[in-house]
Amino acid sequence: MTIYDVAQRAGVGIATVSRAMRGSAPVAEATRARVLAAVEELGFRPSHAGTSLAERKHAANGIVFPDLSGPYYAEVLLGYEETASRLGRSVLVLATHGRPDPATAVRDLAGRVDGLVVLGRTIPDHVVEELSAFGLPIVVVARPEVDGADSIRADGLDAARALGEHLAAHGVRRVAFLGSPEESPDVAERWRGVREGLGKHGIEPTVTPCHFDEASGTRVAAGLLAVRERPDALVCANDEIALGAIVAAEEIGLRVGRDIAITGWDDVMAARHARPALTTVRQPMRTLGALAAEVLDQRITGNRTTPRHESLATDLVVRDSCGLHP
Amino acid sequence: MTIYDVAQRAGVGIATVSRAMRGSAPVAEATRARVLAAVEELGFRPSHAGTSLAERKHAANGIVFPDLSGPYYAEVLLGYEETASRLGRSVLVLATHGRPDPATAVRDLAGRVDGLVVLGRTIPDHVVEELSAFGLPIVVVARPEVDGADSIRADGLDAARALGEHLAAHGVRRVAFLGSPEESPDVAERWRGVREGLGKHGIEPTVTPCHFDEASGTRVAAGLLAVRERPDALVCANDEIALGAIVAAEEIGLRVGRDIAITGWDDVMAARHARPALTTVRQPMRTLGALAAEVLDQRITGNRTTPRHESLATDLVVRDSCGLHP
DNA sequence: TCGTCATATGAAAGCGCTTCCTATGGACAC
DNA sequence: GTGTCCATAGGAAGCGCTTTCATATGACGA
Repeated sequence: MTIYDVAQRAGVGIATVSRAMRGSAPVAEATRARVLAAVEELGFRPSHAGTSLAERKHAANGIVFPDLSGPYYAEVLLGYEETASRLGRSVLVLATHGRPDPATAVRDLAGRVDGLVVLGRTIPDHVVEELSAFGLPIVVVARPEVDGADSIRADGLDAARALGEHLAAHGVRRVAFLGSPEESPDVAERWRGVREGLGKHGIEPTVTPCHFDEASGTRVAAGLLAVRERPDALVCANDEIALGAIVAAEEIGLRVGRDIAITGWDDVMAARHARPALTTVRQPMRTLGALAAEVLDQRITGNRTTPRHESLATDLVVRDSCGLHP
Repeated sequence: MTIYDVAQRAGVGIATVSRAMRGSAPVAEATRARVLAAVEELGFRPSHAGTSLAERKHAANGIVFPDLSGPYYAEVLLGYEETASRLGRSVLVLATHGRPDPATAVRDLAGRVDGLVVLGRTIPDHVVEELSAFGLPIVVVARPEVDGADSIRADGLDAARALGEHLAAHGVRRVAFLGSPEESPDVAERWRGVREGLGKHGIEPTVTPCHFDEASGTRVAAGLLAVRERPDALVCANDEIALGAIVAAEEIGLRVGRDIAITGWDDVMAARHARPALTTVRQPMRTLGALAAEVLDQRITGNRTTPRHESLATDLVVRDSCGLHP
């Protein structure tokens, strides 16, 4: 079932079939009708490989995640897919987590797309630069700007400062930050903002490295709370850590929101259903994905050649876990 | 940067380059070394379109979701992507939700993959059959078997019966089921199992249609609870409805787990963090995705021609929202 | 020493499409 | 009636690769 079959059936040449189907050049009305009828009868669908070879483009773009578990990435993907497909592009996903050689996997993916969205914590910058230098349009999301690539991020600094100040207003004194600033620029930003916010009120928080999952949150929090002069506030780098920390706190009989304040980051679904509901920072995840798709498309279609760097605002969402509110 | 450049650089023909790179035919050791060196120096990566045109396959498969929001699908995708890429296949995702013409989108996707996983509530059976009849390997997930396609599902009947009996043991009398059995075979199965389980104890539940989201859960539950002889148990078709229902119940001062039992389905992350924690049914979502990838691969590689239909067990997870336990 | 055969390699066809270039025929002006 | 031009459509090249088929080279046995 190829374009030749259609041409034969309609009694025309393949060039005419192509023109009739894509409207790339004028075709007599009668001929077009004949061709389209043949297409319909035969149920012809152009081979994608053929088209993409001839056009030298893929009509697809890729998105590279660290992993797909957790609500954060799913939302980004959702926004991305929605917009990308509205723009007529298929979406290839790649999760680097647990992969022996992420860089190769991404290079491989690069060979089948017209552009790539790369999220933080997936592949090193030099791979992004290499691909970008090769002429592949790239948008990085939630990671620092890279030469030659566009970037989209959620700015957490303001919200982090606000969070620090809010906690100070609650009267906390010993604040522990759970997360690894040196491993992620995003976390570094949150840590910095929180420290600044608290600093205004003379509070100097400590930082304890922690992985981005619930179990780590529980473990690290348990360690912090076991000491004599335990913290009265745990600021966690994401919601999953915070939810884990709540478990640890309740384990030793602390009432979260009274005896101890615990905050997260991301506003995942579980955050508002937890009791006490989790004070956190809402990121516009869907928008992040949608914007990435849009920015990438501009670059692919050549509508824009100057780099674009977007920063989206985040919102502090105050709930009960940071202290009871009237 | 094509195979011709490499051939020229290595002083060989393009056929030799191809053979050296893919090992499809013997190449003298010295020649191979020369070719690989040229590949390395030039940073050559074979064009995917060219390869896939020549080989007449894509080394990619697709997965079709209703939408990607919510934790359920993200987990399925995770398992799928992991396994598919281990099997050397790229993954194309498509979300049909909110799309004017899902069938066309899926047909389109079908043209760029070697096989397709189709989840429930995306496209009608006849489209699946049509694609399958065209020779495209298809695996349906969480939807009834379709002629010519393999299928993977989670069997909810046993767990639903167990849930019904468990609720009866709690002494509930008026049970309302929130969900639309006629719209989804999965929901129909849950409804049937719950009714059977309760029926053994002489309880006849009612059913109220409800969409699969939190807001609908709140709205429908609010309606049900507003009447005089209100239900003392709400069995929800998924966790999001249940979490919404909890909100509605608390809104009017009911203590969930005491005054009223509420249960969900899926065991999403928020389920265990809700207070009271949600009694629900755990589905092996990741395994579902992984198994789908495997079954699809068998069919694509031709390792199996007989249809395969798998049903995975689900587990009742009893927590506090269905009644306080000792 | 010569013929035979295995082995390594290149030329070329073909995968299905797009598009440039060229040819044809009819409409129109003169 | 003839020449010109435009609209339409076909032929063919080319996209980058795999693989078949044919050929060259050298090893080996007779």
